Amino acid sequence: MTIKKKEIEKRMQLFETVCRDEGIKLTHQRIEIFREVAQTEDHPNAEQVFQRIRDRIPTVSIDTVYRTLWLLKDLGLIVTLGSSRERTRFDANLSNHHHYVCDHCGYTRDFVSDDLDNITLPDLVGSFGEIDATHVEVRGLCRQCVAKGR
Amino acid sequence: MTIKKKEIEKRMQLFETVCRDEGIKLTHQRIEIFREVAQTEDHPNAEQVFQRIRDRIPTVSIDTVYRTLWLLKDLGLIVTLGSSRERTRFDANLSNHHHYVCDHCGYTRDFVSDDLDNITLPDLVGSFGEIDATHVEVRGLCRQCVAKGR
DNA sequence: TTTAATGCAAAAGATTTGCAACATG
DNA sequence: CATGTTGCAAATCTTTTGCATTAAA
Repeated sequence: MTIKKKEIEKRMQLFETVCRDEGIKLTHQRIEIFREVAQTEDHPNAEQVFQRIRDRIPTVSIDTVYRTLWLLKDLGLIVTLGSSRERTRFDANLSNHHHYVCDHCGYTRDFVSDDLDNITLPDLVGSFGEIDATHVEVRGLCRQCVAKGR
Repeated sequence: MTIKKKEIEKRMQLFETVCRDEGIKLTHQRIEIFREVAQTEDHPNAEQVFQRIRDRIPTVSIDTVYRTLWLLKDLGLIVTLGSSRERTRFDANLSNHHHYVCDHCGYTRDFVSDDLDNITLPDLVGSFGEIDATHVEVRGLCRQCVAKGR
């Protein structure tokens, strides 16, 4: 399952709009970094984003990738998921969705669920602070790791 | 809300039983590292565990803390939660529970919910691999951060 | 007494920062 | 043209590793 061209364009649109509204310059680097996260489903970490955009921008540096990814997160254009021993991964899918994460290799996949989207949280949670997002993380060993007998 | 003495003892019991069963030596360091995670609700990271046990074991080293925490995780005695830009946090609460995490400062609190415990996951998820745990992570700005105007 | 675990020191890995050069609006 | 952004190099912070010493069973 891949992301449809239409969806990628929509994400790029949103990115440009938000940047303009916030007075953030649309640099070559930022565009390619966002595009890289927006066009894949595999939730890359900073290093992976860096490697993947190098053929498009050979002189890009890893610190720009970090700066940009956190900027995009602050702007609400991407979300992060941290899977224990793994490095932080980035995701441009902003619609209601949840994650399956392999405990061993970090393999990560999205899934959607109406049931989950409609759950009511206990009142106690509201007393902790504001609630921006609720998402379910399912952990286990992915098929590949099971096959390898991990 | 603090953890009851009874509950801490129960966790220490389990820890000792599992170690004995697995032929893992019950060293002074391991006992104090596990106790530290077992007796608090605030999900400390490795550095925090290290600092907190230093008054009990002044010569303990940070690498032993790391080695021990991952060992405890492999043994299934603690679980980890990774909150984006924050370092990995550890939790000795093994019963069904979920987390509220502050997006800004990493403040983390547990909550329970029968509704959440009883949700059915889409079949698709089973096709990704084995399912060991399902937990909900609620993100937002905690009250303290809201008050500070972050 | 045997074997596993620790502490130390050093290495490795990941992320951030200061600053001069550069590109965008 | 003014200002924000980048790339570089270096610093910093976090985590892991090899190995001789020590402690648990």
